[in-house]
Amino acid sequence: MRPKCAHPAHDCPSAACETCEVRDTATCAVLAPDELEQLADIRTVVPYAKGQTILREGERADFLFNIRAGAAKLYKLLPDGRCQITGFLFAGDFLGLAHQDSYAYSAEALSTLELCRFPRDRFEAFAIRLPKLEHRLLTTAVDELAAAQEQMLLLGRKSAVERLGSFLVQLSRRAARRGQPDSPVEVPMTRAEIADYLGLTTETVSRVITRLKTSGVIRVLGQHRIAILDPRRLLAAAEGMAGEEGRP
Amino acid sequence: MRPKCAHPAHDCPSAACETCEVRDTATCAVLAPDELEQLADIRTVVPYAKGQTILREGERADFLFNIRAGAAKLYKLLPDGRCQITGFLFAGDFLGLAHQDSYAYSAEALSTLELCRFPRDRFEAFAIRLPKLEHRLLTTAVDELAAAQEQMLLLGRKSAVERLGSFLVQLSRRAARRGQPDSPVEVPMTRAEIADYLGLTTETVSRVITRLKTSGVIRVLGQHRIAILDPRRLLAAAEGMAGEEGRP
DNA sequence: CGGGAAGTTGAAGAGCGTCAAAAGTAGTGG
DNA sequence: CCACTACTTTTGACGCTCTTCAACTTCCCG
Repeated sequence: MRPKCAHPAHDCPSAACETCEVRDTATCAVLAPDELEQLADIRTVVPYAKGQTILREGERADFLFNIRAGAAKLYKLLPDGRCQITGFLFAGDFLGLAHQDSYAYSAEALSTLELCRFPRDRFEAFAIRLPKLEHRLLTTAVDELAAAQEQMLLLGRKSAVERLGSFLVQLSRRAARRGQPDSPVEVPMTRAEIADYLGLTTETVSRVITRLKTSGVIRVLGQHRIAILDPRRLLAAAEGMAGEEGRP
Repeated sequence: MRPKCAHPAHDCPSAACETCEVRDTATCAVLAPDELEQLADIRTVVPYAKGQTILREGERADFLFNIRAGAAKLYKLLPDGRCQITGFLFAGDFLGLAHQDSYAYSAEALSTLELCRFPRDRFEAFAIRLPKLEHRLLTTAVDELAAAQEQMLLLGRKSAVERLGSFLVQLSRRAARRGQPDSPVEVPMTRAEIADYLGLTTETVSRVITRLKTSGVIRVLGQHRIAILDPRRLLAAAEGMAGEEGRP
């Protein structure tokens, strides 16, 4: 008799909330130990392979998710295939807030992923009894809203160099907030995904990276790692102040 | 002895919540009459003139607002003056959700405006005792998030014609939801503001409107009213399916 | 080690921005 | 009520940034 599921995630010690890596940063951080235990009862830990689709835009929103480990992308498509990535999610991020019972976007695993999955009806029933959980979700939604508005500024008004600059600064800051180094920054997405996030093409992304590299602002360490050599100039480039830095 | 404030808004009958035009559509809709009365106690009705600034990005977020009547724009600026409008608000819309104690955007009156203003600390104290209010705010925030993602798709991946098409469809739908006609649609913003919303220039907006007019999709009735003659083709233009409609 | 995906680089072109000027609109005060 | 002014909108000519298309190189995984 062998176990039903070969993956270590299902109800094995590593899946326990108490030892979860994102216990103190994810939404669950607001819950007391006993509440956490109740939440764990309605949860399933689900593994996803790189490239696998987690949810699809327009689909009935039956589940909510929390990322335990790995990275994911959220995106929307036009009928002819044009793609806009609306966000990247990392460990601790919440996923699946629905607009009128349907998901507003599709989501896909960028790397091997481990998710906590909650049936929406049961999660919502749980949340209604815990105002602090809803409050936390509100805070999260507002933060995402602020990020979305920043991204609108980027997509509507920034040049290609400014977009790449902003993107690298953002990656660096988020890594730091997750306790990782802020300089050789991990870039788990492909050039095409960066392009779809920044409203550019793969070619332009590649050209701009080359330019930043040549001008000594960054160093490219393999396809998925970038070292930020001159954070000051990178930040200046991000906000459209190229050549205006220096004078105090 | 004359009244302290000449404007009819302050504590006069027209400012009463029971008779408020947005009583059933705004956030307050979830409140029972007695709760509404409590909320009214911490509220001030404030008039704004067209063009007046309501709040500024980065400022301490001391107030929350609800639009009783009129329209407003939310926007972000780059250091060199480039502007991205992140949203337009109309009667019933909520305004002022803060990211880390500061406003994430600036807001300005598009037309003569009447707002309900709440001190944030008192409003939040009130909200904590009323989970259904927080739940409603969460719903609102999620809806705005979905709208923001749609706008990212527009800014990152749509052509000028598609942007204008989407914009007009959106205006039309929102007007209908507020109980106004969906065809001669009111456009309270200037061409420059439309441009700053769609990531274009005034000139491009003007040219595209001319093109839609010439092709018989819309008719321009003065600067601030547009009739939608062919909703089907407008919708097709909005989603990048120009010339693909027809075959069933 | 080989094949396919991902990334880079080049040349040409389209779409939108910029600059400039004219036409239309609205608000103001005589 | 009308003329004056200032702003908004429209239209045209031109240029630049980014896209498109294509070829080539590098990286990765079986």
